[in-house]
Amino acid sequence: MVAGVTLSDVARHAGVSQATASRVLNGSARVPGEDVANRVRAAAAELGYFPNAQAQALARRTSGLLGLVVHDIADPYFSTIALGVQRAARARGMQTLLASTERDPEAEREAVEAFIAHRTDGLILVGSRSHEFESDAALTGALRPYLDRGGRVVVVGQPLGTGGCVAPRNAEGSAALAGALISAGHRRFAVLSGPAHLRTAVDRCAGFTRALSGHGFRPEAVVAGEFTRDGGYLAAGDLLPLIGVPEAPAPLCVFAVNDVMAIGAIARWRAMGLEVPRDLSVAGFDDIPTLGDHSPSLTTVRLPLADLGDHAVRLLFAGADGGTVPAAARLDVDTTVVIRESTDLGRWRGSGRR
Amino acid sequence: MVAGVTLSDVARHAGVSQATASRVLNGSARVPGEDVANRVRAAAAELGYFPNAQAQALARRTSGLLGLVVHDIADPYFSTIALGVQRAARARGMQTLLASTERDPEAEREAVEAFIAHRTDGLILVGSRSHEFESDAALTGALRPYLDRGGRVVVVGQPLGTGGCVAPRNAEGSAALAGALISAGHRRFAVLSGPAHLRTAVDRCAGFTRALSGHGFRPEAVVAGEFTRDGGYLAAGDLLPLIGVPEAPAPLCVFAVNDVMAIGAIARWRAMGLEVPRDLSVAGFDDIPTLGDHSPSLTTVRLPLADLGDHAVRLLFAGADGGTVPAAARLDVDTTVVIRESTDLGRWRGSGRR
DNA sequence: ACCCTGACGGAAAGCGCATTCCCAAACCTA
DNA sequence: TAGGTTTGGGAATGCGCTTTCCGTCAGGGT
Repeated sequence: MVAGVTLSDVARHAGVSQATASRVLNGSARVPGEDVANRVRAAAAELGYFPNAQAQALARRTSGLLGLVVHDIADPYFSTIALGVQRAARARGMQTLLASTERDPEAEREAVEAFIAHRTDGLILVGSRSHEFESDAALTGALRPYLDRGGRVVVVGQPLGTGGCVAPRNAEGSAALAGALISAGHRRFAVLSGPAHLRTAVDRCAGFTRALSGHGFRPEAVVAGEFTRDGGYLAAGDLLPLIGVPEAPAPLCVFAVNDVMAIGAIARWRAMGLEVPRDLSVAGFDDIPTLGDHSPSLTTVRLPLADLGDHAVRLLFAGADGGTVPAAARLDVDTTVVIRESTDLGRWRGSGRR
Repeated sequence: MVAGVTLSDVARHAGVSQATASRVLNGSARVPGEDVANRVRAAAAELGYFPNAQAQALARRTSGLLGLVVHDIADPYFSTIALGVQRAARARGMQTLLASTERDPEAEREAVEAFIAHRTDGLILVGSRSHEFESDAALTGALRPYLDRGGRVVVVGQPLGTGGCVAPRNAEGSAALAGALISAGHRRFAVLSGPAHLRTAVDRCAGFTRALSGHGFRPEAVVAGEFTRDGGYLAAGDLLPLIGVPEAPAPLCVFAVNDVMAIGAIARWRAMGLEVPRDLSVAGFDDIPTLGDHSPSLTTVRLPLADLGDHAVRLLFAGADGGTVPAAARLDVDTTVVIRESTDLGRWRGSGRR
């Protein structure tokens, strides 16, 4: 920290009491007379006074801090949500404390504890919850006392058993995608899924598969990879045998449970001479910003990412600022299927010609 | 903020003084006896004690906070740097305060002031400085007292006239790119530049142009756009007349001063039926993560983005932790030219055939 | 038996600010 | 003019913690 001019310095310099200086320099309920106020403001400006937010937090019992925990800030999914959160926080005059856990549950817990220690007014956890018992249990354990004391928590992903939740309709979105693909004429499917413990990956995979079976189809394969670009790249290899099936009635259509995996998979296939959608179709999930500029442009399920962040902040403080009724602890977010080039059957060259 | 169990609660519960509890719960120089320490730790665990970081900051005169100001956290350039910063901060046990200014100098100044108020131990400003006098002057004005009191500031981009600086060798990188392109056989050039007030844009443009003239070439056009994907998309239109020149000896090679602009430009051209590198060549700058998976893969000048963040943190605290000699206030970062498909002359279809 | 030295706990003074009281002066009503 | 009511400012307390300063007690040397 950096020592600074204190409020009492300003007060002395302005020839008033500290209380008065305090009242002038931050819209207190009691506003001193105009002349005195001006003297104080002048003194503050002259001395280069900056209030000490730590001391204010201590005295006010409010830090004005918002904790944001993401799995990987360099991933466009998270950084776009972070943009929304940061924007909403700034609109409320709050500062954002960021932690990127690099997908380590342990790091996530540590970040949460650090943020609790910093007495953040609210905590937003972004990223799929896990099915692994320990990790979420440790998290809720750390969160419990925080919540009991009036702390606010919102998770973007799946509910944590506590706190609010902004929940994308993953299963519904995947199902809608499956329906759209079938309508478009697709007949052969595979799923590039994520880690089995990630609920987002599981939900999307299950939604897709269930919708498929509702139409009498089933995926020819479900392979799992890391939830990242590299995970998609690696797992894509397992699907190779399914791609060039002779006399197939339709190309293989691969649903990658998120966009970055889809991009990785396409890269892998391209490296092996396969082109999308010439040789197979690919669809993703999220609609991260750059996706439309990708070549081929990627069919996906759009999530309003920046809005997600905004919603999370809104939900966090629902009922806190004059709102009479605390809003629902859960906000389900609708998705939109976006059909693009990567599933264009018209550009399939047909397995027969291979 | 959220009220919590206080240290004195713990002390009372453990039957010791507050001083002792404090000494136990955070590696003080003086370590109490083992039995007492255990009593205190047990009490803390039982009560669910979390230290109040605000109060600690006040008493210790160190907040353990690192301020990070970026232009746009959703831009992969910034989010990747943010990853590096965040990682380095965590390694030092510090928390990261994030502000995304949405490229508004006013917002940048406000963020800096807020961070100063929060008594961050260090401040990292990422993003090109401006040639516009007012904005940087306002910033240095706010920074001056902070620095005078021992505050630390590092800018990633160009020096701010104060504080440290991690400076990518923009001009050199662009020049190297120009040289490589000429060696590869390129003969016709244009520059998709950024806003005239952004020093990064200007430096890259100038470095490229200067190197070109060193080889007897000059850009056929220099058009400016916003420093974003959309900026590239829009500005790309101005280059259309230059692309299909009949009987040209070589395709037009467009240097976009950053990758996201290049991506936007390619999208624009593709929308008009033009393909890269079939109809023209494109090169960017930065080597943002997804670039290799883009189609065509994009020739660019690689900047070690995550390392930039790491360097910034290191520079920030150089000499502060046992290091005897404060390191240089400036760290120049080398770049690497990466040639990929987007400038592949072999895939040019030739202007004659248009 | 004595003094000196360390080791160990506790009391208390802040860190910089918000805020509750309290007091004096000014204002109003009758 | 007297009483009551605002109004504007200051003194002082406390937010939760660190840290200096003291006091006490045990141990060791002579």
